[in-house]
Amino acid sequence: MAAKLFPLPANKGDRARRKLLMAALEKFAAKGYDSASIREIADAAGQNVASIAYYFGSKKKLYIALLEGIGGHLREVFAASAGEMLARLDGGTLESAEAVSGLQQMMRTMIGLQFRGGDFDKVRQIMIHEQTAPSDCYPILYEGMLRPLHERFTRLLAIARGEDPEQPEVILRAHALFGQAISFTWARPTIVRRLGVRQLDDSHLGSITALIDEHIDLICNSHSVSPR
Amino acid sequence: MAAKLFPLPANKGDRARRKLLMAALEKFAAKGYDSASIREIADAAGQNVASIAYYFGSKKKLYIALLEGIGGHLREVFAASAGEMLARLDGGTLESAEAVSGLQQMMRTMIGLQFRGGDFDKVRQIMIHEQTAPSDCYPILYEGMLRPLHERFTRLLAIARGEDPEQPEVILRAHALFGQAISFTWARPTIVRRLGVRQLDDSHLGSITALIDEHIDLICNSHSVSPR
DNA sequence: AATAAAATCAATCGATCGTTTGACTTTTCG
DNA sequence: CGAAAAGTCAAACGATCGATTGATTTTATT
Repeated sequence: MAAKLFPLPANKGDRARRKLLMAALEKFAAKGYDSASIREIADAAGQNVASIAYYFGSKKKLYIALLEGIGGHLREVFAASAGEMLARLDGGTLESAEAVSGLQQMMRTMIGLQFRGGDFDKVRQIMIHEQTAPSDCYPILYEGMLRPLHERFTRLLAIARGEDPEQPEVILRAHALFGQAISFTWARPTIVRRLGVRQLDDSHLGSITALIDEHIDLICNSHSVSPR
Repeated sequence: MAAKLFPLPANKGDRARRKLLMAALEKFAAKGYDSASIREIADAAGQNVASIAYYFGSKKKLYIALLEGIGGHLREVFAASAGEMLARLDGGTLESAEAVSGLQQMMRTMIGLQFRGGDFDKVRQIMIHEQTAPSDCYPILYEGMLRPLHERFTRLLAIARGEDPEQPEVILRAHALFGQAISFTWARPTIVRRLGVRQLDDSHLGSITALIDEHIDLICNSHSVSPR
């Protein structure tokens, strides 16, 4: 289930390819595409500078290969976490109450991703870089990852509130709800300082999950009822 | 009220300083600190490369001067938009119902900032860059701008829900609510594509404001009441 | 073992980076 | 007016960038 970001290959050349991809993930995440040099990437991979041109053709093509690997990997994670629910959603056999818990499930998966360590730290950084300063490679992430997720979330929200998933208002609301979860990643320096901690831990994860669940519940189950 | 980001100076030297700051705002926003070169900044300002060292000492110090100017300017904007409410909040004479509309007011100000064109586009980009890939200059923005705003918002939320503004759960909830508004800036490429539009317009602003108002209302007025 | 293919490497290319220098022009002020 | 101060500018510095070359070593195949 928990597949590696890039599987361990047998041949020697593919092993060097993988080492370069992992080093590129680390360096691009830490400093962004422009500021990460192919020399430090090659050094971190234990390879020569020329190996990048040899295996990928150019720095840009190495980056593209990395983005495609990330997209495929994250799709797998979501399929493993909420696969059968999303399948029923795509099949059209999902009722309102199920949609609400589906929204909460997707939110929990997203929040959980933000608390995974290791390579996920770097994957998040890369995605943030591409969101906030999109390169011409952004469509790779959008089409391969962001759009499928966003559309599904919007459809769940539409079912939960009895609305039309094509309406701009519904899409905007879905985006705002998403923003709640993502804010703990993209503005992590700020929330960490505000809490006065060194880093977020499992107790924070629990609090965030609980409050997001509560928000989803209120927004889906109490709307169009005059607030008392 | 609507003060310029950097006031127009009289002397010749200060005018060159301002031209450099405005050009730096544009270039740092567009490409980030590392990728923006002092040559293109000087060119855009109609100045020589050496003028940056002459007026600011170095590229880094130019950036610091820019961040300080941004922080001061945004504080003015918020003071002009919600000054008396925030003053009453700081004075401690704010009741629950007022706190709810205060939250909505702050949210509307933040959302509105995201729809202002001109230099605000660039200010947002700079702040996003510093949030997602903090440089050693990040504390300038945090202490001078983010923390005062975040603390006030948290205190409003605590009053509105009858909670303790020091509790981590309250700080985390305030952050999540903030995230709803900011998501339209930091993930703008995604929401624009999802809507299938070229850019967000006033009708989107209206929809976003309405739905955020609704969320604030639900979260502050319907909580701890068993959902129907 | 011999040959071809794949992989690795040091060295180098032209371009651009931030910074510095020193001469030059403009402004300021007694 | 004339000297000092402030501002401007082209040129050059060493460093680093992405990319390329051509030789060398390692692996795979017959």
